[in-house]
Amino acid sequence: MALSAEKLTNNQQTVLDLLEKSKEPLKAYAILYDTQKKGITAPPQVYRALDKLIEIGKVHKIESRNSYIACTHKNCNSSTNTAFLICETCDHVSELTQKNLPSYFAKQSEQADFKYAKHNLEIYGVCKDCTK
Amino acid sequence: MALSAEKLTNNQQTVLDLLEKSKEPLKAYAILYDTQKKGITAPPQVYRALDKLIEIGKVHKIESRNSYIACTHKNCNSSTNTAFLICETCDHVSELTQKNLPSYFAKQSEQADFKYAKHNLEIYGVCKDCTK
DNA sequence: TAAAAAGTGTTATAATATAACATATCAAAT
DNA sequence: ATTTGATATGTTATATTATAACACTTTTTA
Repeated sequence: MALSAEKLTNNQQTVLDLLEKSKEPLKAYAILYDTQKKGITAPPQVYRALDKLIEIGKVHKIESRNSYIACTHKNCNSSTNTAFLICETCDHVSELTQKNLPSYFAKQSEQADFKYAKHNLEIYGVCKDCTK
Repeated sequence: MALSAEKLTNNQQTVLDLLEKSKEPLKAYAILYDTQKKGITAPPQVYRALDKLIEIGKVHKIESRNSYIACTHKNCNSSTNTAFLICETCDHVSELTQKNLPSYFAKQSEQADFKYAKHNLEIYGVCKDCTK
């Protein structure tokens, strides 16, 4: 079965639903707080669900913020290539959709005798709304 | 006074010395442990030194590993553009020296109506030594 | 040399994440 | 249909990473 079609468990679906309806990345303990009513009562339940969702590419972690965001790409099943635009003014985060980043980075890596496998890119700046 | 020429305090120098002689990135509490003899006895002392060193570009944080590494560039005085090659086999980390990454990312960002300011790139793969 | 800015030492605590374990559920393959 | 192996669950406890707060000291600069 393809990863992207994988059936989610209750906890996984609960966490994914919350992230998908959120306008912004959420922190693990915010997710915990917001899912108490759905039966998620302890940190491991959140982290396990996140681990699985990240593994199948439905969720990404913003490393520099310790926060988690639902993937905006259709049928994304990759957890290996991530690139974000993070607004320093309003904290909005969007995914940078750039098909050729992996090959670009692979080329750069090769020049340093390094075999590229995956990447995480976090770009900071000012988003469209905040430049107005 | 230029940032890169800034005079460091005792604690800052102690932490920088340790990182510079380390072959690998260090975690904050490892730094704390290794600098006890030098009078650093509590976490805030480490984090303050790191904050300053990061600010002046002498040290970078590997976000996805919560670890810190001395900058390998001569007279680096920037904390705004970082790119690392992280070996998944041996955990060795090296900085990717690529002058044109900022302009490349600025261009990519522009296409998403995003005003680029700085970036952090973490590439995972296999280093030269580990491919042998 | 006074004032402002930056750093220090210290205690306490916040925020983020995982270990461990007994039990439960699910998938698949005989 | 039933065993089996893999995966998930609920729970308690704890590990790891990082900051708040405060009184005091040192350094810089006007």
